[in-house]
Amino acid sequence: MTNSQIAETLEEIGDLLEFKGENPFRIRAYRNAARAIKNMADGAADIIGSDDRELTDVEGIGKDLAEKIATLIATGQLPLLNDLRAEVPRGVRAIMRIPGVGPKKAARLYQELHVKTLSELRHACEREKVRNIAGFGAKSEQKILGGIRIAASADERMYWARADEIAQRLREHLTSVSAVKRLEIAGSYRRGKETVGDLDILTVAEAAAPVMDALADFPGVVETIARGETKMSVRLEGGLQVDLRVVPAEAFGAALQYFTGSKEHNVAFRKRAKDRGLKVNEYGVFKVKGGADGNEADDPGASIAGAEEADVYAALDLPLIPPELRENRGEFSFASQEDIPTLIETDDIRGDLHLHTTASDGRNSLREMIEAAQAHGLAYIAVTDHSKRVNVASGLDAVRLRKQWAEIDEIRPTLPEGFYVLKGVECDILEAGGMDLPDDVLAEADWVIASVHFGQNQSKEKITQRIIGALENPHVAILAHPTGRLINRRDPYEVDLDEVMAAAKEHHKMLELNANPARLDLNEIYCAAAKQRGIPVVISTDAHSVEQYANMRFGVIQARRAGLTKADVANTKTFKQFEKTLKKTRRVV
DNA sequence: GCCGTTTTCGGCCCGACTGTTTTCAGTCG
Repeated sequence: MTNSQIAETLEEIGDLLEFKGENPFRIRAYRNAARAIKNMADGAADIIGSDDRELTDVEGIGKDLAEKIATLIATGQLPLLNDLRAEVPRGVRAIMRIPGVGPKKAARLYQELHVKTLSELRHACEREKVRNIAGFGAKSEQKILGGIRIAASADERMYWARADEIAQRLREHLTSVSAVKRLEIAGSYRRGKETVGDLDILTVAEAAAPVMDALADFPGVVETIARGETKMSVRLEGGLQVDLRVVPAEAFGAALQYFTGSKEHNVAFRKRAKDRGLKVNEYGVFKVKGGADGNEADDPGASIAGAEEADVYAALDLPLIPPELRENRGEFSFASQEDIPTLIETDDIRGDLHLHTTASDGRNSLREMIEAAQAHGLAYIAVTDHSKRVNVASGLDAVRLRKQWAEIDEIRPTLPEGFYVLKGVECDILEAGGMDLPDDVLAEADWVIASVHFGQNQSKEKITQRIIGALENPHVAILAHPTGRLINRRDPYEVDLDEVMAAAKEHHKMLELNANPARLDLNEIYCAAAKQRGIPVVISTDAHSVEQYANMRFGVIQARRAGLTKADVANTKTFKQFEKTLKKTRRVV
């Protein structure tokens, strides 16, 4: 059983307990544990099986939950969950995902109308039965009808790259309003999460009304969900919610901190404030009268920081923590030791080592890709078309590959000083194991990427062994998109990344962070694990056209979330330095 | 249900907005 399956089980328990109106802190404990499991690089099952580690070492997992998780792994089920499922109707989790409907209202709908699925609820609304229940009215009935569609697709979060396009347009649209003095887009977008659920815009403005009017006029707005004095929410075509908040200038930094999140980071942040006899909210940092016990009333108007985010952190004796690290995954202990890593930036990247041409499934020719790389300011690239197994992409056999390499040999003398093109290939790892091209061909390449494209449904053991076999090949330099996941579309294949990383370390191989917005594979958890093991990460665009060189920044953001610095990423090196790292991959152990 | 060199019991972040209320519960972020 995978960590994400365990996490989903714990989340379901949390939802069902919430529906039942159980102790909110017990509910939170299940959700915290789900999150902790999801954030672990190691499999929970492996920890249970090991001699030197315990699940209770994990923050948020105590004796009880450790036992429940062990039961879950051993038997595939959990008595508590079985009981809850027997008690609580199946569809209520979906009902609780309707905006404006929480556990209390879902429970009342069930008690009063025996509504237990989204479609039953739609029926009840259409027959105007919901408005007669206490706490509901005609308006909530209408909202629920609209929300059912949203609940049905609530799990679909937008790729960060797509959210970024919208965010840029919103920023342009709103900063053109003369009343707007400052504007920042906070939330998971600012943290660079791989997917974004909504956009949180923060502004300082002379007056709120013109900004809100402008937001209402933004092309694509289909609904104003709420509009108050300081806060407004709209929904765009396609369902993305945009929240706008107008805050006083003296509170902008505090609001930016607050609305950037994550929720988990903020909980820890506020607790830290409390420990220091301070209180933090979206208006600033305040001294609490009577000290840390907080028994006496707050002292209003005694804000000691708020206008700038850096000051808000400084008030809690912290350096400004980069948004990408704000997940309560250790950034506070980093920061307390004044050991915040200087995160990698897109400008640090010097080479792109995974790209395709018209020889396989790319849209631009070899020459076009080479020219565009120079225009992008890169110092080196590797041309890595598919190998023959990927017949749908017209993958290259030895003859065609050698022909392409001969072409590169011809182009090389024409290249400007200091620009290099590596003769590479993205060679498939075959279903039965082994590489798609013979060793004598791979030996002629400067750069061999190993990839799994087929046999993704094989067992964990089989896939892991295929990959390790590839990493043992002296000609292979790197493993591409190591888990094969496509965000929102395809789960990662079953692979023991712990073993894969051990093999990569042993054979001095590199691991790819694929910058395609749908892949972002390795994810930030495993990227951090690779860093910890000292395995060089290469961020690659996997460009299939000249435009896709621009995807590099999506990979860089993911790397930042993993805490990677320039030194952790091999393609930030100069070409000469990079060649040394490359040479090590060919050392036979 | 978790957590703890102040605690093994008693905490666990906090404010805005909505809808249906007659002063506030529920939801959300």
